[in-house]
Amino acid sequence: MSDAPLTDRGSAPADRSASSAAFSPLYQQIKGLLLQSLDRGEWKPGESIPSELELAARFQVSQGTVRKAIDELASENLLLRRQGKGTFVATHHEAKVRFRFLRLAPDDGKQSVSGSRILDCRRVKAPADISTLLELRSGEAVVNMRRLLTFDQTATILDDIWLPGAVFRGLTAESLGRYRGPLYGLFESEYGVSMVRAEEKIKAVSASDDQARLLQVAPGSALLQVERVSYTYGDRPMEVRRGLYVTERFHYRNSLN
Amino acid sequence: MSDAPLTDRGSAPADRSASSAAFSPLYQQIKGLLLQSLDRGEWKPGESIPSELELAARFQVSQGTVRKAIDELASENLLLRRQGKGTFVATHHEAKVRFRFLRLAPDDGKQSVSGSRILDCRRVKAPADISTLLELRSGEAVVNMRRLLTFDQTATILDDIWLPGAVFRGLTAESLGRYRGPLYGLFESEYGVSMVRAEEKIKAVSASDDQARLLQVAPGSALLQVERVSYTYGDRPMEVRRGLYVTERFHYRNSLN
DNA sequence: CAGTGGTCTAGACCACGTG
DNA sequence: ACGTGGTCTAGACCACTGC
Repeated sequence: MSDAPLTDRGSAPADRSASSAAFSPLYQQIKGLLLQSLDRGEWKPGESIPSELELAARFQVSQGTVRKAIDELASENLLLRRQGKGTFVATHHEAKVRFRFLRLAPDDGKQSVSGSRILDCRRVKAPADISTLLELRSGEAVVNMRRLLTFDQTATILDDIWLPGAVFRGLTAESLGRYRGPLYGLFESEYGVSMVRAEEKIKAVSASDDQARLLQVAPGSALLQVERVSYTYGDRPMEVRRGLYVTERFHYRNSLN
Repeated sequence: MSDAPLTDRGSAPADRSASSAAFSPLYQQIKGLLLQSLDRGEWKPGESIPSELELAARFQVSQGTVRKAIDELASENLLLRRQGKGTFVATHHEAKVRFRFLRLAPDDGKQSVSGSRILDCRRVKAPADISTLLELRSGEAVVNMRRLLTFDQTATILDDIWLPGAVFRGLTAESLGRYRGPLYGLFESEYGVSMVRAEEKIKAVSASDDQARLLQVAPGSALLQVERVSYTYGDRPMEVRRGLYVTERFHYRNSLN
């Protein structure tokens, strides 16, 4: 604990009582630095981050302060603590985590086999509503893909997905067709985009003729419409997804606390 | 701080290394004791609980341990910390909290005036599905009420609510009619039931003729169907609520973390 | 000013996972 | 046996609230 250069700290331990005017606790500053490292890709999804003692040394604070910063990141599901092993960066490549964002569950509780069929994937100029949601300049390029998800051979979800074109270069129907696994896992590994949080708006709508045909239900059937905006580190929107769910034998589950 | 009887602690500070076999950290035990006090009504909704130092003395542990127990209860929204003032028992009598359980929001973001009309309220023998969800013996008495919620004079939510009859004695259409405010606030003040958590299952359905008439939409319109089971302390189910939402100008909002 | 919760530290010890 | 995160303590000091 000598006078090592505080490469990761803006201020020395002394001037901590800035009083009034935007007071920010130390552990929040540490949390910010950890977030920067995550965003920068210093530690990749699935990897472990340095131990609490190492981080404490690096940031010149006590272990307890680092711990509190990590606690918050863990409670936001950005990090995962495993006693005896270390702290790991959350990843969408895990069976357990696949249902963190997919809230549709079978009414009878039985697990089912899922399948995905890409309907199309094109690069287009962003429509006004999409560019607003993705915080892009109007007319900027986006990737638009549509896919059909099935459970036990039954068409259940029709997704219409929009991604910023500048980030998702080289994403084509073909590359998607080759890939097996959760889409957010692909985004992580191939494009360095970690989805960290999402907001959903849900409505009930009637199926159009096209939608009814694809989902193999009667035209005019009631469908669940889910509009999702997903965010990566720093609350940067990275995906707009409009899903239509057939809720005949499935339901959207939610917990209120 | 002498050798007061440890009325609230099963074990002395010494035997804390029971090792293996159901090891439970001290702060979890403290959390359990706090939950018991809340359940027992020792501190009522809206009131403050004893200070951390008082509780530490009572339970014969350090302030830090009490703090960690309270931290968890606060993160579950059972308690509310207010710096400089104290820690308070959460209550549904607060404008802020009214939207903790109501997830329906207007598409245009504008606040609207809400109204409630009780359609009927009867005591009946519980149907099989309800008694299962409420963990009652089959045929036990329940209160069944239906109501219509409006926003800006527009019918929007049709609720069908089931409550255990043994707990909600004296709940009638008349007493409900007199009451102004959130239903969960009434449950708190009049029946000592604090709703703490809820699980929802959401589907899209088509409006029946009766439902369509009450909600003033076309028969067959798509509606959001929300089935909620609400729990009080100790995960005891205390309400089943089946709601039908008109999502023409409103949406169900949800955050995924 | 006193009392409350909030932050930060330093150190001891425990539980877990891996050699 | 060692290193990791998890618990618990004791004490100092800070920020907010209300008298």
